[in-house]
Amino acid sequence: MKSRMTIGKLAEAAEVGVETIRFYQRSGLLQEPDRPLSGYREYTAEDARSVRFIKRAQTLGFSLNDIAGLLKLDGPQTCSITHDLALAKLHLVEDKIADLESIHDALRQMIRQCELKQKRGTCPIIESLVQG
Amino acid sequence: MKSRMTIGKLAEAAEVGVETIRFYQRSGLLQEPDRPLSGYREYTAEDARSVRFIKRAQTLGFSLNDIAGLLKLDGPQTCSITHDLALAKLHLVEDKIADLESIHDALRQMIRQCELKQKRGTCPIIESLVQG
DNA sequence: GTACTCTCCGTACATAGGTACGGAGTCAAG
DNA sequence: CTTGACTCCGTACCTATGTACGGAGAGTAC
Repeated sequence: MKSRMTIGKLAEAAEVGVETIRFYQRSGLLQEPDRPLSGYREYTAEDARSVRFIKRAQTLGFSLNDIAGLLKLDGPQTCSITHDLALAKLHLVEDKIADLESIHDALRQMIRQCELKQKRGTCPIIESLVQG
Repeated sequence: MKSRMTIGKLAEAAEVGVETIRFYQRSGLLQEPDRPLSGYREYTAEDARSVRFIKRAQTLGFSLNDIAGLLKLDGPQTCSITHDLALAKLHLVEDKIADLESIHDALRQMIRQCELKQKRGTCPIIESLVQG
């Protein structure tokens, strides 16, 4: 019961555009599927799983390049490789959160100043950006 | 005591590349400065302040487009405009932090599973990405 | 068999924010 | 005066991740 499908169906199943599938294919993220009659690509449920894998890994901050690496993994070392990669991503995410939090604080402070000082003259936000 | 400088000095003072200054100029972020003798641009300390303004606003998440808007502001409404823009950025930053935190949790959980289950077989990270 | 949809392909375009190139002119030091 | 560093300009290129286009062929519904 291999449900085979055309590129449009796969795209729909994985909630991406047809062009995205073709793009992943060009980029080597997806195997070129069989092309039986007519030259139309014929995908399997496995391909749909691959595309979902890609999209899910993307939401976790993995680039397509990272993902290409993950997809090639196989064998006993897989786990330690993915573990390290995930850990590296974790650190990136933590750094990014810290950055955003300091941005957040700076913005909130600027906004507060702006709200307090409802006086004439220069805007405190502009001021603080100029002098920062 | 207007310390005038060439593009190279300005770039150095603002810690950006020469090409970046030219790029900002092309993009309308920076006024075209005087070009006295020889056609060499002659910048002032004011220009250096502008470039620092741009870089600082960038670190707070403003795009060059936003910044172009900020730089054109002048007059009594300035403060309310910048206030609203900063508030909008604040919300974007908050959303982004929330996203990253859920990514963070997902990654940490995957990593933990990977560390616990030091058994043979498929890697739990790969597994969870496939099925996620 | 006609109409409509889908797929094929290669290529160009999009975003944001720069970076790089190459040949020519200019400036400052010695 | 020569040498080396700096600047000029327009244009092309870069990363990452897709999107869009357009003409031709294939599949499908009625």
